[in-house]
Amino acid sequence: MAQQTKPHRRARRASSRAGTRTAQGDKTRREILDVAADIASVEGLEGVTIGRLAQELGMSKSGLFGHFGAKEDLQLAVVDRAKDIFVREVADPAMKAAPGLRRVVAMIDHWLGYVERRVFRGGCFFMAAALEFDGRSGPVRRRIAELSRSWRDALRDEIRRAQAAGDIARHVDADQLAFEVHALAQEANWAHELLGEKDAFARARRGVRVHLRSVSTARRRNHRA
Amino acid sequence: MAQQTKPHRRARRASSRAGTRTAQGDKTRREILDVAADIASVEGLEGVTIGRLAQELGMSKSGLFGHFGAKEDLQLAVVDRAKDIFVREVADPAMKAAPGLRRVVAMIDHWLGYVERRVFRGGCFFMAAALEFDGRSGPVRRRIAELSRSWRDALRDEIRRAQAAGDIARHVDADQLAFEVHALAQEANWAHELLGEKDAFARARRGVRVHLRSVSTARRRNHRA
DNA sequence: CCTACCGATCGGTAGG
DNA sequence: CCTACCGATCGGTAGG
Repeated sequence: MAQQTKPHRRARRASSRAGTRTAQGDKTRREILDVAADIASVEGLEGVTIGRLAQELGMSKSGLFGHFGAKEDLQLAVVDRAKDIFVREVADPAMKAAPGLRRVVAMIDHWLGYVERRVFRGGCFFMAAALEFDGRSGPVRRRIAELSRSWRDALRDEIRRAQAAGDIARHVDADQLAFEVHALAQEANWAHELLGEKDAFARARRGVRVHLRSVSTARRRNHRA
Repeated sequence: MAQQTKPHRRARRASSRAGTRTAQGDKTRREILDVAADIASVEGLEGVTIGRLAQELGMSKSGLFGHFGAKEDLQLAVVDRAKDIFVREVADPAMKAAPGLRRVVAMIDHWLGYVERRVFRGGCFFMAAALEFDGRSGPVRRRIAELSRSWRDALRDEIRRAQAAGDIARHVDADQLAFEVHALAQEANWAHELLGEKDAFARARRGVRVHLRSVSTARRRNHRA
C-alpha cells in the first residue's frame, strides 16, 4: 500500500482520447482509478457510476468523464490499474523469493497478505470482477479473464520450475497442483469477505503447506500437518 | 432440472403483503422467481431490475411489483427460491448416498453436476451472490452468508460422521478438510464460468478423490492419482 | 393484475 | 476542467 517504487512502469496504453497527456492529467487519472478500483472491489465494477465517482472526488461528471471515452473505457482502465496494483503488491514481492518451490509459497503468501491487509477495501479485486463479469461478453470480461488466467498460469509455471529443479516430484500434474493451491487462496478470500473468518488465511496457508509437502521430494515427515 | 418431486415443500414464508394467497398467485410468484434467479446468476442480483423482469415475463412493472413489497423483498425471495432449487438439485440427491465418506463425495459430486448441467444459466447462484454482496450490509447479504455457511457446515458435519464411523482418520481437522474440498468445488465453478474450462469439474473431482484418499483409513494405494 | 405517473439517477453530449 | 442539458431507466406510488 505504502511503497511507491517504480513510478513510471505504468503501461503506456493507447488512449482513444487526446494524444496530449500532461503529468497533472495523468496524476488525476490515476487518482480517479484508485478510487474507482476501491469502489469496484466493494460494490462491483458496475457500481462505479460516473456520478458516484464524480461526487466522491469532488469534481463534475463531465470533467471526470473527459478522462475516458465511455463507461467501458473507464472500466477497462480500472481493471488495468488494479492489475498494476496487484503486480506491485503481490507478483513483484513474490519474485524476491528463490525460483521454484519457495516462490510458489511466496506467491500464495503475498496474495493472501494482499487480501488480509486490505489493499482493496473489498478483498481481491479480480475475484469480485470475475464473478461479476463471467456471465457477460465484451472486452472488459475478456481482460478480466486474461489477467486471471495468466496469474494461475504463473503459479503453474513456477511449479514446473520447481519440478525442473527437483524440488517437486516429476510425476505431479502442474496444472492440477496450480488449480488446487489457487483454489485455497480464492477460498480464503471468499470465507473472509463473506463470512468474516479471520482464520481463513491460516487455513489456506496450512492447506498449501501440507499440499506442497506431500509432493515435495525433500519431505521426510509424513503428510500430516 | 426436470424432476418435480415434493411439490409442496416450499417454505411458507411470512408475506409482508396480503395474507390471502391464491394457488395461481403462488404459481405466478414462483415463475417470476425462477426467471429472476436465472438472471441473477448471470448478471447479478442487482441486475434483476423490476422493469427488466416485467419485460421478460410480459407483464407490467406494477403488476409484478405487487407480488413483493420492495426490491429488497424481491431479492430475499429470489435467494430463498434459489435455496429451494439448490436443495432439490444438490442437497437432497446427495442424501441418497450412505452417510459419511460416501455422502461427502456425493455432495461435491452433485454440486459440480448442478454447475455443469446449468441448473442456473450463470453457474452457481450462491457463489455469484456471495461475491456480489460480501461488501454490503443488510438482510440480503446476511441471508446469502447464512446459507453459504450452512452448506459448508453440512460438509464438515458429514466429514465428522465419516470420522465417527471410522472411514476418515480421527486426527484430521474436519473444518480444515471441509474448507479444502469446498474450495475445490468453488474453483471449478470459477474456472468454468470465467475461463470456460470444461475439465474444471474433472480437476475438482480428482482433487477431492486424492484428498479424501489421503485421510481415509481404508487407503492402501499411495497418495498419487 | 392494469395505466399513468413521480423524483432520482444513469451514461452521454453540447458548448464553452 | 465547467454548466446545462438530453432520453432512458431506476424503484416506487396513486388509483382503479
